[in-house]
Amino acid sequence: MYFELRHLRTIRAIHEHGGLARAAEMMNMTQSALSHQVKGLEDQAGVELFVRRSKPMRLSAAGQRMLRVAERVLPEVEGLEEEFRALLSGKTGRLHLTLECHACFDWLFPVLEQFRKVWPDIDVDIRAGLAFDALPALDREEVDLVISSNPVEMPGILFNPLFDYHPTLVASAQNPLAEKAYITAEDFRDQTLITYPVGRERLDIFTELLTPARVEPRQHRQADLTAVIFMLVGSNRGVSVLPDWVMREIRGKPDYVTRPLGPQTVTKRMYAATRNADATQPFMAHFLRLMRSEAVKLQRD
Amino acid sequence: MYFELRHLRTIRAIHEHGGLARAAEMMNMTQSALSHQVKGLEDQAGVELFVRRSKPMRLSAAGQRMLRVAERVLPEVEGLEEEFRALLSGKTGRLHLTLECHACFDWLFPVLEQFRKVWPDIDVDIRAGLAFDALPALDREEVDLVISSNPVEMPGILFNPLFDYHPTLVASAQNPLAEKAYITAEDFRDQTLITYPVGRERLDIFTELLTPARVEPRQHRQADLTAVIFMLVGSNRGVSVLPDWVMREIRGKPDYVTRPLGPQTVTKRMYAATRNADATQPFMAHFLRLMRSEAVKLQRD
DNA sequence: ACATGAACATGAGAAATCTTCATGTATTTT
DNA sequence: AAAATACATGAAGATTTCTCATGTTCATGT
Repeated sequence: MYFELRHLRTIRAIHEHGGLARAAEMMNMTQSALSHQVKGLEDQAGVELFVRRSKPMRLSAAGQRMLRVAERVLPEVEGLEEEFRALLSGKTGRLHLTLECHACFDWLFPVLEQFRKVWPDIDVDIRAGLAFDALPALDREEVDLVISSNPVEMPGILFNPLFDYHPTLVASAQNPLAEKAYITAEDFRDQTLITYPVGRERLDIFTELLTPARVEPRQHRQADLTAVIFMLVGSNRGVSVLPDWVMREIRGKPDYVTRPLGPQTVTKRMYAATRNADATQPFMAHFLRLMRSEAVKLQRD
Repeated sequence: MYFELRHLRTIRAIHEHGGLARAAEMMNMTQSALSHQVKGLEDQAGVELFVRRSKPMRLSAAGQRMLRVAERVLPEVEGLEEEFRALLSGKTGRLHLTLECHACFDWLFPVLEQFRKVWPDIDVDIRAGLAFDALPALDREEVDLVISSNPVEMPGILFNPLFDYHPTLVASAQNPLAEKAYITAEDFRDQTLITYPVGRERLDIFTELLTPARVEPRQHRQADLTAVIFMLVGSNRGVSVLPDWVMREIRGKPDYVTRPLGPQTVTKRMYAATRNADATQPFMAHFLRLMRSEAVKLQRD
C-alpha cells in the first residue's frame, strides 16, 4: 500500500477548505471523484481518516497525523516544481565550477561576486577535490564549468577561450637565475622548485619544460597559497613558475625578479569548458562574458 | 504538471541501485515501465533528469535536485505508512485527554507515568483549554478521552465509571461551620467560597447544592491549585468543597475540618468518556483499567 | 571488424485507475 | 417538514500505467 502526493493534497485541501465539495472544486475535479479517492485511500490504509458524524466532514486523529505530514511534504515538492519552472524560464540553474588552474581563485572571486548580484537564484559553488578528473565530471554533470588550460577534443564539451598567458619564473633577486634573460629546463637542476600541490601533468613548468627535457629540479616543495609561494621565493628558499598575471602582486618589489621561459616565450591559453547544452543558457553565457572581461582587466595590469 | 511520490521513489531507486533495470526490479515492475515513467516525468517537467551519455544512466544536475527532495520527503511518508501499520496492529495511537474535573490532575499523573512505560508509542497528551466543550470535542475526535462527572446520553460516546466520591466541605477549625455535623446550602450565605476557576455548571457545590437552592455565597474567589485552596482555607479566608479523596492531603492536620454535604450525603460518580470505536482498542482498555485501579488506591487512603 | 552482452527506448495492447454522470442517503438549516 | 447542503455509490467512459515483444546504442572481447 503506497501513498501518493495526490492523497496528501486531498487531505490538505479538505482540511483547508472545510469539506469535500469545496476541496473538490479547488482541485478541479468533481465531488464524486474526491469521495471515491478518499474512500480508496481509507480502504488501502485501513484507517479512518475522516469523521463523518458531523456534516462538513473533519479529519480524524489519524487524518490529523496525515495532515501534518502533508504540510511538511507538499511545500517541499511545490518548491521543486517552482524550481523546475524557473529552470525552464532560465532564471535559475546550477553553476558548480572546478578549477584545474590553482592560481585562478584570485581573479575568479570578483567574477563570482558580480555574477551573484545579477543571478541570485543560480546555485553557484566551487567544487574542490575532483580537480584531477574534472572533465569526466563535467560530462557526468557533476560540475558545470571547468577552468582548464588543457583543451581536449571531447564530444559534447566546449572549450571557451578566456585569455593567453605566459608561464613565468619568479625568483629572488639574490638568486643566480636573476642574471639570465630567459629560463630553460637546465636552469632548474640546481634549484628548489615550489609549486601548488597538484599533479605534475597539471603544472605548466612540468608539461611545457621539465618533462619534455627530462629534467628534475634539485628539490620540489609544495605550497597551497600564492602568497606563501611568494614568501618562500622572496626569502630565496626556492623559485616558482606561475602565470604572468599572477606577478602583478609583486610588481615593483625589488626583492623579486621575473623571467620568461625561453628561448621562445612559452604561451598558453586558458579555457572555460562547458557542456554544449549549457553554453546556450543565458546565465552561462553571461558568466563566460564576465570572465573574459575580467581577463582583459588582468592583462591591463 | 504535478509530481507524484512514485516519481520520487523512482528517482531515488535509480540513483541507489545504479541503473534503470536494477531499480525496476527493486520496485517490482519491468524495466520498460520505468523507462516510460521516466520519459513521461521528463516530458512533463520539461527538464532532463538523467544523463544518458554514460551507460548506466546517472542523475543530471536537475535530477540531483529532485533526489534531494526525494530523500527528505520519502522517509517522512514512509514513517506515516509505518505509523498507520502500527495503528492497525494496535501498538500505536493517540490518547489526548481533557479533564472536566480539575482536581483529577493529582491522581492522573501516576496513571500516565505507568501507561507510558507500557505503551511508549502512544501519543499521550493532556489538552487544556477546551474543557468547556469537552464532549463535542470528543465526538469530533479533537480529543480521545474526557474525565467528567456529568454523563450525558450521546450516541457513539461511552461513559466508563471510574469511582464514586463525595463532594466535601473543607474549612478551618476556627470556622463556625466546624461545629456542624453536615453542611447545607444555607450555610454558605455568610461564607467565602473558594473554587477552581471554571464555570459553575462544572462545580459540584453549585450543581448539587447552591444552584438548586438558589443560594449565593457571601463571596466567591478562585484559585488554580489545590495546594493554594488548602492554604487559603487553612488561614480561614474561605471554605471550599472538593472531592473527599482530595482531603487525604490534609488528613490529620488539626487546622482543618472536613464535613459532608447533607442531610443525606451527596454522592457523585466520576467517568471516563470515550468513543465507542476506541473503547475496544487494547491501549484504551488498558488505560481505563489503570485508572480504575488507581481509583481503588485513592479510596483506600 | 564483428559478435556479444548489457542497458535503455519504444510501440501497441492489456490492465488498472481515475472521472464523470446520475442518483441516493444523511444531516443541517429554514 | 421542506429545502438545502454535504457526502456516498454504481456504472460507464476516459486516462494512465504497465507489460510484452522488440529495437537501438554502447562497450567489450575475439
